[in-house]
Amino acid sequence: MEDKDRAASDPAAATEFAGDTSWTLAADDSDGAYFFSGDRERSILREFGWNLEPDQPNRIGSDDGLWMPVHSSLTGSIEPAAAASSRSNNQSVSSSSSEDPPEKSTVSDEKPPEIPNKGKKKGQKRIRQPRFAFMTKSEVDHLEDGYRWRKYGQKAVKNSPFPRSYYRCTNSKCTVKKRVERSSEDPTIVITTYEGQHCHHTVGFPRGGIISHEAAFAGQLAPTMSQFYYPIQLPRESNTFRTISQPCQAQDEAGGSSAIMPADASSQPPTDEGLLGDIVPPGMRIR
DNA sequence: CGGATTTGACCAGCGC
DNA sequence: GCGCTGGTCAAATCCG
Repeated sequence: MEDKDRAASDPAAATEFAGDTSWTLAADDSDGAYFFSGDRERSILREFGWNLEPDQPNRIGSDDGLWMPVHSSLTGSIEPAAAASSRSNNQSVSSSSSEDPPEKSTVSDEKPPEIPNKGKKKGQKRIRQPRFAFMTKSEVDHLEDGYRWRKYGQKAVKNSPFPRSYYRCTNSKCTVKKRVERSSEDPTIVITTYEGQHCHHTVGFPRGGIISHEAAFAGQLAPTMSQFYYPIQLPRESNTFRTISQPCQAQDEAGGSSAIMPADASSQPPTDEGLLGDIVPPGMRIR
């Protein structure tokens, strides 16, 4: 914990915390690295629709052998007002110099972030949604996380031989995006950055209730930060995915604005708990 | 044939 | 102001 706090404010410490690999978290430290800890990380993950059972035993590995402990680091980057409010005390987490500009709170008051999808038409400001990143040791780039993603771009990354891939959720009403890239330092490490929160249920795995890897991951990381558990890629079984998603109620009822980031985050200091309501994809439950 | 991926182009933000 | 870089779009292509 101390390490994490230290790491949060000190990139060098972050590197240290990461274990033997030397992370610089270049991918997101422009946003400020955020390290989960205790209740906080649960709350944050909950913001992304990952419901964590507070009393989850700190166990590694389900019976399915999905989990393996590795020494690596979890990094998060999050920079919404929500996170800012929750870390007000110490975490000067070099937050978001560039993003979430203060003006936004005054300007966008009545303009809920339109689907950032169409994002880049002239004059439109990009709206950053809360996001976090984590590292996964994996051979495969695209880890199965229970959701379906459509790749919409790929870019070469500066100082990295590996390209960065951009995905968005295939659910038309879901604005969640994720970036996947490999660490230039350790090609076996995949850095996944999520942005936004799913407003629908995950796609289930077969065998009734096997959770998504990342949800499981979230559940695993909540109790302890001393280790980082990465998901082992299950062999993809064709036709075994079953969609159980539901309409984006929260989103729809909110007048089409995103349920992912509270539109009034600036005007109404959100609590860790209530930030997103209780949008909890059932598939996310740790059994 | 429909959906997913690839890839070049475009745009915005940021630093110098 | 300019160049660099990240992020997104959209047409072309691929694949089941």
